[in-house]
Amino acid sequence: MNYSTQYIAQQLKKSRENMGLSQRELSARAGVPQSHISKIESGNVDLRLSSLVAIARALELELALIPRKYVSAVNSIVGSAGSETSGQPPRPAYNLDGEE
Amino acid sequence: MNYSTQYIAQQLKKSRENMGLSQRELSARAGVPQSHISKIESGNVDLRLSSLVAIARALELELALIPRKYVSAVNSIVGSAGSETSGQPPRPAYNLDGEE
DNA sequence: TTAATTGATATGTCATAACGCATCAAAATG
DNA sequence: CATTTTGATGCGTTATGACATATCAATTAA
Repeated sequence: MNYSTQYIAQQLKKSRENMGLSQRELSARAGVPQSHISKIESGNVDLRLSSLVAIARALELELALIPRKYVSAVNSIVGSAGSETSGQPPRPAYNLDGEE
Repeated sequence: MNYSTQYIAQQLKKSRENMGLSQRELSARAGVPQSHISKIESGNVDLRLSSLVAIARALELELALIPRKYVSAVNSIVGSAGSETSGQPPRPAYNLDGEE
């Protein structure tokens, strides 16, 4: 599994955790078995686009193809946040980020 | 095939065309058979992440997961451009867009 | 301590992506 | 016109994603 794909997997995991969801909860929302989510997050599965999109949507994420030259600009917008859109419990919140 | 995936397929096709590449040329760059690229662009294949990334890279595109709330901001940056990064021939250029 | 939750793994089945290779009609090029 | 290029299809094979289901160790309540 190459870099980009590994990275995507990491992002999914981080987003899920930031939303305070368990793999089983995400499983229910995305319609993808928990066992599969586990494999995906651990990065040893070359998942299909449909699965990626299903999981992303459940995490309030959109998949996008960004022209290389705009990547840094996009990053500066999205910033380090990993979508804390709607936590279930209020959740700590002190993102004194060392992460991401 | 759902909306998002269809849309991704369209983006890949547009980007390829904007770069003035034939499916066979892209095939060579991305290491994906032309026959498969054709299927992908026509949107009737649920391609794997590795394939998507390989093709995207060959088109100078990066795959990204954008938090919903930043999507419009990102769109306003990326704009309607489909990566005209480096055309082989100068190529028309008059994007008096009705497209995209 | 006991009971629930969580993430990771295993097995077996099925669907299908991905491959190589070949072909073909239409469009572009000479 | 003849030739080349292009995108789309088809076929047989192989690899593997995705599924259901179950289990298990470790963590986190109760």
